[in-house]
Amino acid sequence: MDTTQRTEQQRSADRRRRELLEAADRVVLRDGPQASMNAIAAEAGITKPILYRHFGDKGGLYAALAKRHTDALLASLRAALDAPADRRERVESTLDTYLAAIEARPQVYRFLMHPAEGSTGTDQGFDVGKHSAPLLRRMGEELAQVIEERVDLGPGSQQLARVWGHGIVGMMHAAGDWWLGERPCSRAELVRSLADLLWGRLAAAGDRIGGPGF
Amino acid sequence: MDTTQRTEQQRSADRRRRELLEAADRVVLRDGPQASMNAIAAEAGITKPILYRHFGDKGGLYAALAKRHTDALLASLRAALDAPADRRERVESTLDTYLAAIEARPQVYRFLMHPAEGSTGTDQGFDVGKHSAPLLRRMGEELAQVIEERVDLGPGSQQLARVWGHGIVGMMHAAGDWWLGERPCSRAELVRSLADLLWGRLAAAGDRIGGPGF
DNA sequence: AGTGCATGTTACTTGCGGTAACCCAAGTCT
DNA sequence: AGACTTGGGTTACCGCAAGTAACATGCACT
Repeated sequence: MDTTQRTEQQRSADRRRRELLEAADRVVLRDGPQASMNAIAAEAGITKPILYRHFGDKGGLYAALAKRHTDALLASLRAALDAPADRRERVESTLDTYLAAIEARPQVYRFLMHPAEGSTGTDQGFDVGKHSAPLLRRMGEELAQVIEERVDLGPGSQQLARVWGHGIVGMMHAAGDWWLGERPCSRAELVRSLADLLWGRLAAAGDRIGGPGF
Repeated sequence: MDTTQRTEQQRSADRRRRELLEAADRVVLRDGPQASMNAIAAEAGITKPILYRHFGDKGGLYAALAKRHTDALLASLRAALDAPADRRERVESTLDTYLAAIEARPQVYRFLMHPAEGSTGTDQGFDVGKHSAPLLRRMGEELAQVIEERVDLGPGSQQLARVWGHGIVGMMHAAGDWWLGERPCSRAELVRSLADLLWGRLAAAGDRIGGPGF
């Protein structure tokens, strides 16, 4: 009976936790990422300390909240990645899945990716949304312009150049960020690998044994 | 004389501003992005309200601070982009310039890109550094694994796959972020453009009249 | 001298994250 | 029945950082 007792209470706590997360979700989606703990607690019909009992601190709540959406997104991406089709088709399907997800729920997306963008709230610790994005954007636009000026892309070249500009900058940024954290190889190797990617080596590579490759 | 007077004071104010920015720079690079206005003011040898007189609010200071580094980085990128060489070489040189910059001054880089990561400070408005990065990282690692499993990349395949995984995810993310904000085209078009990029269309395209293309 | 005006200061308000201390209903032991 | 733990709950508070008001001072110009 001890165990059933325990699981009973565990269940109750978990249910509560889920309720709190849903309330937090509502508030965050309504008020933006600068939603206060007070507001979230109010929406859940309770008061702050309970939130802290459940999630430790604000980061904990955030992490729990992010995990839900993140897991859902990763699941659909995996599905697209594992579909039975040739590589190009799967690449497109994966891209489309991701884009469809962020298109369908931009609020969630903004919350996950640009948490500090929230409206007029008093922000502590510098923002990212208002500043790092601009750097990336500026680089993307600049690169787009160079591409459009100097590469012959046929019809629709302007839009294509912009997509590529932002895409390439994003690639560079993400790879650089990861590389800076893990230092898995020399800079020259990284440069070469990325250039190879841009040069179509992914398209040209053969499949491994065991089905169509990514 | 009125004008000279004005420029005189203007110069003085600008000098002061620059001094303040340099102090802010030192503090931010030392204490991380959660440096308080008080700390910055103290480092500059003055007090808070002056900072507010010069920069309006914390975001203004940040913006000014970011602009300096951003402009410097963009200048070197433009140089690499305009070097006289063939396209592949310029791509590699641009990538290398960027990576060298973030490698040389990781503190600055982290400040520009992940401002909310600062140590143990009391953070308001959810963090991004601790959470959005993980999503991107998880996607990157996951994709890397799929690539490594299913694509035959020859020697060094594991590292190549990881670079590509993170790079492709970054491309998708940045392009998606930009697209979501501007909606310059349909989702299908975006998917197609990105897949084309991955398929080496950049390498295959011809130069425009007027010199070697990007 | 006296009047702007830029520059600087102290001292305050507001608002948030986080916590300590208390509260109370429900079940348990004796 | 009545004392006793225990889990969910609240009020009231602390610390700290952003941002502001009001006051002080040095210096040009008339």
